[in-house]
Amino acid sequence: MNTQTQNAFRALADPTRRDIVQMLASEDMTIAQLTGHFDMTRAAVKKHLTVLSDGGLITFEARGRERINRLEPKGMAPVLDWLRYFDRFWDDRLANLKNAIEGTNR
Amino acid sequence: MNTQTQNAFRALADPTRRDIVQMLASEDMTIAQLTGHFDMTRAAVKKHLTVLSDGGLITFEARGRERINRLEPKGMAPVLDWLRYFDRFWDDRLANLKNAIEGTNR
DNA sequence: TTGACATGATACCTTTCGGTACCGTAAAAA
DNA sequence: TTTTTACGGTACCGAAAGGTATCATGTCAA
Repeated sequence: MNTQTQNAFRALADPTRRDIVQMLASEDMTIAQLTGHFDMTRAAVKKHLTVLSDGGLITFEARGRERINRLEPKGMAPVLDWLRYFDRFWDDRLANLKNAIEGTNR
Repeated sequence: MNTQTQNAFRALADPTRRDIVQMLASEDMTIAQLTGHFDMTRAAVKKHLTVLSDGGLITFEARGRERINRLEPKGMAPVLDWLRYFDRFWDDRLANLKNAIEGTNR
């Protein structure tokens, strides 16, 4: 079976982790910075980051005593691939998506 | 917060449930039919179907003593909408998806 | 050098999850 | 009618998930 697909879907299953992904879409952030946006301990946030890393959705780089967390777009590929399997079922939605893509590419 | 989005992502987090979704993409099936494809009890499969139903990914219809389970494409909308938020990050992947869509639409 | 700061790592707790076993009910078939 | 058959529902179990608390470590700054 495909471990990457499973890890990616699992990573996206938690609302906190989806929020983290959205935050990292705006800018790279340290663990402490991310923790500032949630009502939980740094240890909890770091666990979520580990799950996101296992899912291939983020990477990180140690810089001094800080750890810069960064979004990894490639990690979303297994998810998009799996969804693509159902093209014929949600054509209308995919049409919207297609329009959005064409809009941003111009 | 958005419960539909959470329930949909949660429903997709389990490999058995993703398999069920793929099977229902081929044809509508009863609980017993689905169970035949897995190495687990009917009760376990039914639990998965309940989670999928909560996520809005399937619907079902009682027909006599059988229950016909059917894929519900609309349920995927929250997932696709969430993913669309990140357009600018996975442009290359979206480009592939766009090509696939155009291919199937022609 | 000393102290504050950002993180890593581990143990522990509680809840949820995936699964089985078992019982009951309604419909189809003999 | 009697007997299968396809369900629904609940109780229960072990494992994993989400979270806290705590301690250790490396780094930056005074």
